[in-house]
Amino acid sequence: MVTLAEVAQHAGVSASTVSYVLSGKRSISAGTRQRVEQSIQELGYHPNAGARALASSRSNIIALMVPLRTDMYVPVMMEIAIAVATTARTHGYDVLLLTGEEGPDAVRRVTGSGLADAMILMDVELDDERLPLLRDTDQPSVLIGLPADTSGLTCVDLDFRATGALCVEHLATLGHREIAVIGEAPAVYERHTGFAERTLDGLRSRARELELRVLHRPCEGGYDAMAATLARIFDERPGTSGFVVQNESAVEPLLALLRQQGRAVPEDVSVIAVCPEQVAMQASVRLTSVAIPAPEMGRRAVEQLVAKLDGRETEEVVLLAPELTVRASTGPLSGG
Amino acid sequence: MVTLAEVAQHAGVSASTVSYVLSGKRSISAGTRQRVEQSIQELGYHPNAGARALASSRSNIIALMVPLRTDMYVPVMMEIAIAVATTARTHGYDVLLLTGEEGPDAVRRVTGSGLADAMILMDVELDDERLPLLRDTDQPSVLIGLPADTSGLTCVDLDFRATGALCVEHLATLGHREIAVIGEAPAVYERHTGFAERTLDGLRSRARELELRVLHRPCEGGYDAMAATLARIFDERPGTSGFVVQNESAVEPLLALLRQQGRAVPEDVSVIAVCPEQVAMQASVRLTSVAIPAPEMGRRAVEQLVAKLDGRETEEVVLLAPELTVRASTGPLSGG
DNA sequence: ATAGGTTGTCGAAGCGCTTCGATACCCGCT
DNA sequence: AGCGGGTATCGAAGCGCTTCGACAACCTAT
Repeated sequence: MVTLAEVAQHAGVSASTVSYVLSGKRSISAGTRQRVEQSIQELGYHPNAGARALASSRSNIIALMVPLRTDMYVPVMMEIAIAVATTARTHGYDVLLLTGEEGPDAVRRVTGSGLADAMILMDVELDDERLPLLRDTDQPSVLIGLPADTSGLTCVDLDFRATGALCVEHLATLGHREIAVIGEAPAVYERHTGFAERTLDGLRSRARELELRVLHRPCEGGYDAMAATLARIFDERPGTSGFVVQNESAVEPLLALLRQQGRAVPEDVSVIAVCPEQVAMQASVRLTSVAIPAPEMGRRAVEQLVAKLDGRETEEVVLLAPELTVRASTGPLSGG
Repeated sequence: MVTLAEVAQHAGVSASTVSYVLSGKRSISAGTRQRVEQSIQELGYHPNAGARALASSRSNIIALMVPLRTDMYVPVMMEIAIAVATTARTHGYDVLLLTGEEGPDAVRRVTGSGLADAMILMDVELDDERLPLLRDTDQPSVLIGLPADTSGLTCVDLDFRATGALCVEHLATLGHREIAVIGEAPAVYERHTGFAERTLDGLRSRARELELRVLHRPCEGGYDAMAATLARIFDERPGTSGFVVQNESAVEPLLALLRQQGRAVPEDVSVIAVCPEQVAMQASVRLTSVAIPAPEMGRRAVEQLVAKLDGRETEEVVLLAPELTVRASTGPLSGG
């Protein structure tokens, strides 16, 4: 293993000079810099992470806490995680992967041990038990998702309220008056994950303004659950002609069932999904959708975090504007 | 920030004693141990990770390198990653998340800097450019997936060859004589990812023994690609009655298309998928499938790695036995 | 010429921990 | 009484790096 001292000796300078070449924190003459860089190359030197962390109290690591559960849309999580890792690298940080399993203890452990300089939390509940800890420590953190009280926190999320509103508006424009919302699994609502409720809020309040009727049904993923849910919906509101789906694993079952029941999409009923682009485009009907911009969310979270680590001021809440893409699953209400 | 020295002072012992209490590397009297532990509690002490790493040359971190691409089945990746993180924690390790983006450089960086004690690589290609580096260094590593040459490496994977054979056997038992294989996207084969080829191998050789005909078609995910592929298959082999699908994003399109063409599953055609349990159970037809045991793979990988780190001997290749679960998508060939 | 300011480099201290003798003590033997 | 052999604890060195203050060398501006 090559050390700083060996590089210094090889280049004929002192250790501190090498350190300053590496960090750029003091000016170094062109000649010296070059010799040092040359030595680093030749010896294949890599600074020792532990020593660096100890001396500088900076680990250059960002902790990312992902949920352990898989009842929510997994690819979104993965995309966010990958975007976080990628973006972090461009800022010189590595990413430590924590699962939600340890809960608040993980926050204590990481904060206390200096394992990471900062952390990003995913799948934040409205009244998350980790939040008090985050407010207490001076270790920077960013949430992906919105808790009930964002004071003293930095959050990044899609503007789900606007997302809900956008869906309603689109359906309203097409002439639909009765809308059904296929939501996430009941567990997601019970857990008080904010995004599902916020979407619903936005949906409902815009619907009220536009005088549409909204029926909301949480739904487990899969074919059977969807079949039962759909039956109940048409039973209760036979006039339903628009669907908003916020549950990836209900999309394909819904389409199959509608087809099976002889309801054509988009001639008879329109369907809008809130899902990643890929899902919308790979479905058996190209779906009109509001995209969940997972990579963007991961990227922004890291950027906020790096800004904080650099001592820059940041906004408290970053809400990404939803974008609706019209594809083949929505159309004007025929007949009336 | 609380340090070891402060704990020592509080407990009235020397720093080294506290260290030994923590590590258990020397015997400590019950009384002293108790006092120290008490002090640790009261002060809320957490050992500093950097200092520990520096002094012991052990970071207690395992690096996990996930592929950057998303052309393969993402939930499997995520499940593996989560299983790795969870299992690692039970052994006292944390997980550093690396993306494939940096390629071999990431291996050098991590190895050189002592950031991690060991690494796990996912999505290994048959002739992966990272392998020479791994063989060179004495840092332990485990691959999830099999390269062409496994000498000097430790690998964990599903026995895809046996998986292929198992699928053929099941279909043969049911009387099917012409089988079509819907494979991964062409890019996956071009990249020489081993698992796809191994499945095919197992499939073909068992088919030869049992005198079945096999037609293999790689397939991009999605509806359109599947439609084109399916048309070609029936064009070429009208008698095809059994399908093996190894491409999660082709499953639902395939089922939809068969339905649409008036081919009943499993009465007219049988379908077996190689996919995670959840996908098999949530599909519009409950799928007979060979499970991809993602969590098990992650767990085993970590266990192998920890064994190596502890200086224990390990097998070179761990192949998990495939398990076929019969559900509603396969049945005896009717008519003949 | 000299005071004052830059610029480039060095030496040393110290980050918080682990670990290796060394030491002190107690026990049971002879 | 004296000795070998545990057991429990301590002190000090050192892991590889960053960073601060010091200092020499040089450049202006008086």
